Amino acid sequence: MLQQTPVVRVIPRLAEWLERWPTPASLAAEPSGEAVRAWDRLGYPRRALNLHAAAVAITDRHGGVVPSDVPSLLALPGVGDYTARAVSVFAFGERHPVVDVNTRRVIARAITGNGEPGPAHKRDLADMEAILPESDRDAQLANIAFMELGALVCTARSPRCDVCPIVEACAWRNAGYPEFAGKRAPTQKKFAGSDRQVRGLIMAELRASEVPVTLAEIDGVWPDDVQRARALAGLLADGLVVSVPGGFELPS
DNA sequence: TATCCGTGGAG
DNA sequence: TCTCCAAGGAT
Repeated sequence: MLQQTPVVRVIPRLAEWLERWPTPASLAAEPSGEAVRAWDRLGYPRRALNLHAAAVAITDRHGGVVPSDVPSLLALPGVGDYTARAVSVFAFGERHPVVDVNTRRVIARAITGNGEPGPAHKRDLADMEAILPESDRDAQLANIAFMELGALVCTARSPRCDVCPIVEACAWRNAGYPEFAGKRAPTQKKFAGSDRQVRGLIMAELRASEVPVTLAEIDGVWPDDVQRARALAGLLADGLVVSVPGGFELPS
């Protein structure tokens, strides 16, 4: 849920989710479409599909117990470098670098002296490893500290250097806050009018219905025939929508 | 590697 | 209004 989604938006949804599905097996026992429906408007609904698939994999391959080692976690659908290490470190206390947008920004500023982290890179893991304390517990605390510092103090927009605990050691600050010169991640495309928006509208229609949604109803969510067809085809290809007699519905 | 994939709050 | 950007991952 936290992948590319602000923490404050995740918290209430997570609470509902865990009340309904307290274990991987309980989620795995339901149709994947129920996960997509409960995902509601969190965004990137493929994550709901992945989470359900991960619950199935954990139930099948790991006896319903979430694995603690990074390779096993990485093998789960929708789990990448960040999520695998976050679970291993924060839930199980293993020692790994946890690299997310926050830790990358803190390292970029405090250590490298750049105002922005630039696009994510495989090398980020080694950069984080290089400054990680030796013991499991201290490494865990360091990971937490870097993430919290980036999320609450060393923010992207307007960093609160006046309350930063490491401001005197910050390379970016000590260099006089130079303008970022490196290459940055490509800017997101406009959402309004995008395929993403159309996909979202179609998904909202399906989530709201307990019976198959007709093609005529889907036609009503967006005026551009070509774009609407492309969005629907994409959703079908992604497995977020399935075709049934009489229309379309969430997967089972 | 670049692009695609939602949604909504903040400035 | 409009832009930015958020505990990323898959292809």
